[in-house]
Amino acid sequence: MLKKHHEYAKGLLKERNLKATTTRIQVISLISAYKTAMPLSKIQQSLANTDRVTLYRTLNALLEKGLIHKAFSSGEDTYYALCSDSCSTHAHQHDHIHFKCKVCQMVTCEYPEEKVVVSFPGFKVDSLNVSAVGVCGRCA
Amino acid sequence: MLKKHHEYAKGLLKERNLKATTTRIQVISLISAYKTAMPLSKIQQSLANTDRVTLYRTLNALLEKGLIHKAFSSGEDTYYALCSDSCSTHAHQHDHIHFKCKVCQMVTCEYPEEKVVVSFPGFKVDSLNVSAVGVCGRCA
DNA sequence: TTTTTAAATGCAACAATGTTGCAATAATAG
DNA sequence: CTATTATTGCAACATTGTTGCATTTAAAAA
Ligand SMILES: [Mn+2]
Ligand SMILES: [Mn+2]
Ligand SMILES: [Zn+2]
Ligand SMILES: [Zn+2]
Repeated sequence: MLKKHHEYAKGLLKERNLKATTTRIQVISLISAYKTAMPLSKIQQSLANTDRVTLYRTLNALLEKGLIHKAFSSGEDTYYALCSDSCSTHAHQHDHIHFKCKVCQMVTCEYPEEKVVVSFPGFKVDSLNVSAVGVCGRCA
Repeated sequence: MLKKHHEYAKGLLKERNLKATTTRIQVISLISAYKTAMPLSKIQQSLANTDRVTLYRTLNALLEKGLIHKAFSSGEDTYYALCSDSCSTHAHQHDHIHFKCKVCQMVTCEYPEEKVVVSFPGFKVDSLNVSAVGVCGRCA
């Protein structure tokens, strides 16, 4: 059951030429098993015996290599989600948006039917960041 | 020239039942004169002889009363902009988006022609936050 | 204008979050 | 299995923001 995520994590790390260390495997497995974006506070709880610094360095490594991304960041917590294959070592490529349910606090990556497009005359838009807050299906 | 912003600031403060203290007037005047959203670092520079704590408390007061809003927040800096009249003591009501030019670092509030709408089945969207990064007209 | 009083300020101390240098340790290539 | 190199843990530091409290200031009352 956890083995599945564990093996998956190892594969991802090898693909991106990152050493498959215990902490990295644990972080990826955790987020993978969590299904929705996982708040840092929960990751920390689960890895309570891992040094704070190591966790930060691990998250930074995974962010840089395009394995995870910041899905939401409020004053309270920062949520991390696994990247899809479209993200590479050199660039994140996200065309989705992030939704936070204000009831259950869950944060998810959502892919709306109509792609969000914004343009203003005279400006060149390189990247767009869209996040929404509301009530999720289960809480409604 | 600065008098104008100064008087404007006093008016805004009175409207929202905030005491017209020196720091508050200065902060509002500064942002008002800055035209685009002003980074905290610059506000701090301009108010170097004001206590750090006072500045934080001032910004919080202005945020709570709907006089200013956070326009952009990167790891580097947080940008503050004046609110329009639609924001009140009790709720911010922003239907605009925030643009940051990655060349000149300027952050502006923009009102695209087509209003951005996002919906996913099963979710109730209360608020939408859209920010864009790119190149502004002057830098293009 | 002067007095009163309630709120804002400055200071010191604290808290939370993240970063850096370096010696000890663990992962992987040979 | 051994050698090599990256990762880890620890201590120390940095940055950002918050809290309690005595002093000062703004604005209302006299
Ligand atoms: Mn996402
Ligand atoms: Mn704005
Ligand atoms: Zn929910
Ligand atoms: Zn520009």
